[in-house]
Amino acid sequence: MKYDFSALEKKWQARWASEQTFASSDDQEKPKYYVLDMFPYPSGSGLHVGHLEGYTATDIVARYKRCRGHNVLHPMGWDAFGLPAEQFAIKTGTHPRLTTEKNVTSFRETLKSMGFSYDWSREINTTDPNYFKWTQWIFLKLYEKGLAYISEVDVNWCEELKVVLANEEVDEKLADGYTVVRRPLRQWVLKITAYAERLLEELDEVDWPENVKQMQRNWIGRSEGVEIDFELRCHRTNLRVYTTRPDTLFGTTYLVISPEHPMAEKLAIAQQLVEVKRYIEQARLKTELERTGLQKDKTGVFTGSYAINPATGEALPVWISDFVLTSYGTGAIMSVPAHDSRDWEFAKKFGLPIREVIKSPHDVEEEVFDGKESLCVNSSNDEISIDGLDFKTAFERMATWLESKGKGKRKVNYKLRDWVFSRQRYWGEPIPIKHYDDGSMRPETALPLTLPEVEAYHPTSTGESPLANIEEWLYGEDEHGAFRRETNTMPQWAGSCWYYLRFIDPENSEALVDPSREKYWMNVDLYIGGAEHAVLHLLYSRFWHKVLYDLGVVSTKEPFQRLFNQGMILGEDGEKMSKSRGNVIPADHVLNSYGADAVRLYEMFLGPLEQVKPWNTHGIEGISRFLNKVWRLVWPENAEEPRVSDDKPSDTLLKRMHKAIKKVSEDTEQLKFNTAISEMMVLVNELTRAGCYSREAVETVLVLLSPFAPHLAEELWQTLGHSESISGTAWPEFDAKLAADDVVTIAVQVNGKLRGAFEAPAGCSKEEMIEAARKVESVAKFLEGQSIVKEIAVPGKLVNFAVKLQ
RNA sequence: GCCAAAGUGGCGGAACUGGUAGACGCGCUGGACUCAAAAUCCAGUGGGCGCAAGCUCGUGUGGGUUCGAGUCCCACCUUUGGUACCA
Repeated sequence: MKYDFSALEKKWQARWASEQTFASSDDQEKPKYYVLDMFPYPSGSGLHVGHLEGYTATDIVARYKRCRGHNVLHPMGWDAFGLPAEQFAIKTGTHPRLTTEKNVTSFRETLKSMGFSYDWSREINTTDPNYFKWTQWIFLKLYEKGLAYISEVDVNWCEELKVVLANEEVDEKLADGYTVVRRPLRQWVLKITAYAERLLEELDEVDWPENVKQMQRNWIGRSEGVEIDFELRCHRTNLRVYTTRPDTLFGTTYLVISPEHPMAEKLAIAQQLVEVKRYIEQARLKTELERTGLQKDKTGVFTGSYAINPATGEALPVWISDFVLTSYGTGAIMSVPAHDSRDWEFAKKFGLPIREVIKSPHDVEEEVFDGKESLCVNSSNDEISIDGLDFKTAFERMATWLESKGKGKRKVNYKLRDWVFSRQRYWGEPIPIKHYDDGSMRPETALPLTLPEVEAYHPTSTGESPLANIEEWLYGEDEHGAFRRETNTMPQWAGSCWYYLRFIDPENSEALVDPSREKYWMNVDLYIGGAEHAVLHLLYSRFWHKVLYDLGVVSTKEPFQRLFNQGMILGEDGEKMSKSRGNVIPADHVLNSYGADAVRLYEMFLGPLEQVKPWNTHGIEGISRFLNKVWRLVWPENAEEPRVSDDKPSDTLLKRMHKAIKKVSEDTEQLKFNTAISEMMVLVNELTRAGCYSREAVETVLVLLSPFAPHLAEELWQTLGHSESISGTAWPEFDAKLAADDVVTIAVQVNGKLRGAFEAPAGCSKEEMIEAARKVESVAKFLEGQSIVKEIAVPGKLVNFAVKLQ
C-alpha cells in the first residue's frame, strides 16, 4: 500500500467532523486547558503558509493536552468587521456581508484541510448580531460607568476615505497616497486612562514574553514628577508646568507652552500678538506627522511675557513652540537647556541662556548633559540647597519644598491616552445610543441594534457614516420623545476585545457568558499570535476584561495567562511575504502538493516558533520522506499486508524510544517543536535501520507523532487494529531508568584541547574517570614527560588535564 | 536617538545550569538497485595542511574571566522588531 496523503486526509477530516471528535465538553470534572489563536480577519487574498504557523502550534498543543487527559477548549472564529470589505463595497456595491461570507467560507475550508482540531460548533463571527449584541452590551456598561464619553477630538481625518484614522494607520495611508489632516470631530472616547495603573501593575501577574510586557509598559508610559506653578508677571493666573526633573529647577531659564495652550494668545504682549497668532495658526495646519515626525528643527515664538522662577526669583521668558504637546502633562514645560536635549536645541536656536545645575563632564554650552547619575550644583537659595545631592534625594527635597510653599504638587503622568472609539463607517457595530431633541442621550436597550440595509456605502460629505442617510433607521420615537440614533460605529478592535469569552458559551442568549462556565474555562492558558498585536489589541482587551471583572462578569483579573508570539515566516527570498513582491506561498498550493501533515510538520521544523525564518519549498521534501518512512514502518515497500510484530524492541531501541518520549514531551510543553520533530526523526531512523516492526515501538511513534501529523497517525493506528481515534489515546510515559544512558562517552582534554575519549559506566567516579583517561592512548602521549598541574573531572562528561609545558 | 532580541557550515537550524561545536533536515559528492529514470538504500560532507595516523584554525569583531567560553563580563560592528520631541 502506498501512502496516499490526500485520501487519508479526506477520510479523517470527514470522520472527525461526523463524530465531533474535538467538541469540548462542559464536564467540569476534568482539568481544563484553553488554547487560543488570535482569530483572523477573513481577507480576500486567502491564507498563506505564514498564517498557518501559529494555528499549527496551538493545534499541536491542543492535541497533546487531550492525550494528557485535559478537557481542551480550542476554538476558531472570525474578526469580520473591517475596512477592506467596506472599501470593496464602496467600489463595487457588493454588500460587505457577502464579501465576508465568501472569505469566511474559504478560510474555514483551508483551516479544515489542515486538519486543525477546532471545536467548530463554537465558531463565532463578530458581525453576527447574536455576537455583537454583547459587544454593544459591553459598550453600554462602559457608558453607564462613565467610561465612554463624547468629546471633540482632533482626529486624523482622511479626505479621500472620509474616515478618521488611528495614529498607527496614518503612516500606512500616507504611504498609499492619501491625504491626512487634523480636524476636530465629535467622537466617542473610552476612558482607558482610568485603568492605566492596573494595566501596568497587573502585567506582573501574567506569563508573557518580557519584550511584550516592556512594550506595554512603554506605551502606558508612567512617569513620576512634579507640577510646578510659575507666577506670571502682569497676569493674575499662574502657569503650571509638569516636570520629572524638579532637581533642575535652578537651571530653568525659560518656559515653553504649546500653541493650543489656553494662555497662548493671552500671554502675547501687543508687539508680539501678530507673530504669536500667525504661529498658532501655522501649528494648527500641520498634521500630527509633521509636528511629531522627522521634523527635528525647532520652531517657536516669544510671547513677550515673563514668569517667576520660584527657586531663584528670576523672570523667565515664556515662549510658544509646537514641540510641546498639548495632550501631555499641562501643555507647558520649564526648560532646562543644560540638561535636556530638546531644551538645549531650542535655547541654541533662539539664543536663550544655558545654566549648569548638574555637574557635567563637559561644557554645557557645547553639548547637553542629560545624565541623572551626577550631583547638583549651583542650586541653592535662602531657604533650600540641593547642591551635592544625587537625583533621587534632590528630587524629593525639591518636591517637598515646593509642596510646602504651595508652589507645586507631586504628580504621576501617563503617556497613555483615552481611546477614540468611533468610526464613520458602515461595516461596524452600531453604537447603541439615542440622541433626543433636548440634547439628552439614552442607551438603546433593545439589543442587538442591527445595521440597516443601505444602497451606497460612501460616508456622507459631513463625515458622518452612511447610516446618517437611512432615515427609517435613523429617526424614531419612544416614551422619552423623538430621537436620532448615533451614526458612529465601533472600531474593528471592539469585537476582538472579548471574543475569547464568547467561545466559552457561544449560544447563550441570556448572558455574555454563563458564570459557572466562565469560572471553569478562564483564563486562557495559552494565547498564540503575531507580535504586531503586542500593544493595541492586547491592551484594549485587557482594559475591557478589567472592566468586566469590576462588573463581576468575569472572575479573573487578566484574560491571557500565557502569551506567545510566533515569528513571521518570510518568503523564499528572505523578504516579508507580500503580493507586491510576488513571494507569497499560498496555503492551498503547498497543501495540494505535500499534504496537511507535511505542511504542519514542516512549518514547525523550520526553526524555533518565536523566530523569523524564511520558507524553503525544497526543505519540505525532507519531511515528506520522513512521513513515508513512518508509513513504511507499518507498510513495507510493495507490501499487501501491514507488518507488525509483538516482539519487544531490542534494549538499544527501547532506550532510544524512552529518550524520545522524554524529549518530545518536554519539548512540546515548551513549544520547542523543531527539536521534538528532530527527535522523532532520530527514533524512526533507528527503527528503520534496525528493521524493527515491534508494535510497542511503532505505536509509541504514532502517539508521539499524532499531535503533529494527525492524519497519518490516525490511519496507521487504525491499521494496527484500533477502532478508537488516536486523539483519545493516553500519552506514553517514559521510564527514567531507560531514558538515561548507562554507558557514557567521556571526552578527554589536555589543556582544554580534545585529545581523546573513552567509554565508561554512567555512575563512574571522578577518580576512576581520571585513571581511565590517563590510559587512553591518544591522551597518554600528551601527558608523557609533562607535569600535571590540575586534574578536572566532570561526571558523565569529561576529564581535563592541565599540564605545565616543559 | 532610545528600548528589546539576535549574529554558528553552501542553506534552515542543534548544543541541559560553562564541559566532545555543527544534532535533525535541505543541498552537494560517490556508490547500490534499474535498460533508463523516479523512488529507495548505503557512505561521505566546516576551512587549511597531510598518502595516512594526525595536526591546526574555527560560533560577527577586539579584549577579559576560567583547567575549559557559542554559552559569562567589557567595548565595538551588523541585522531585525518596537518607539519616536511624553518634559
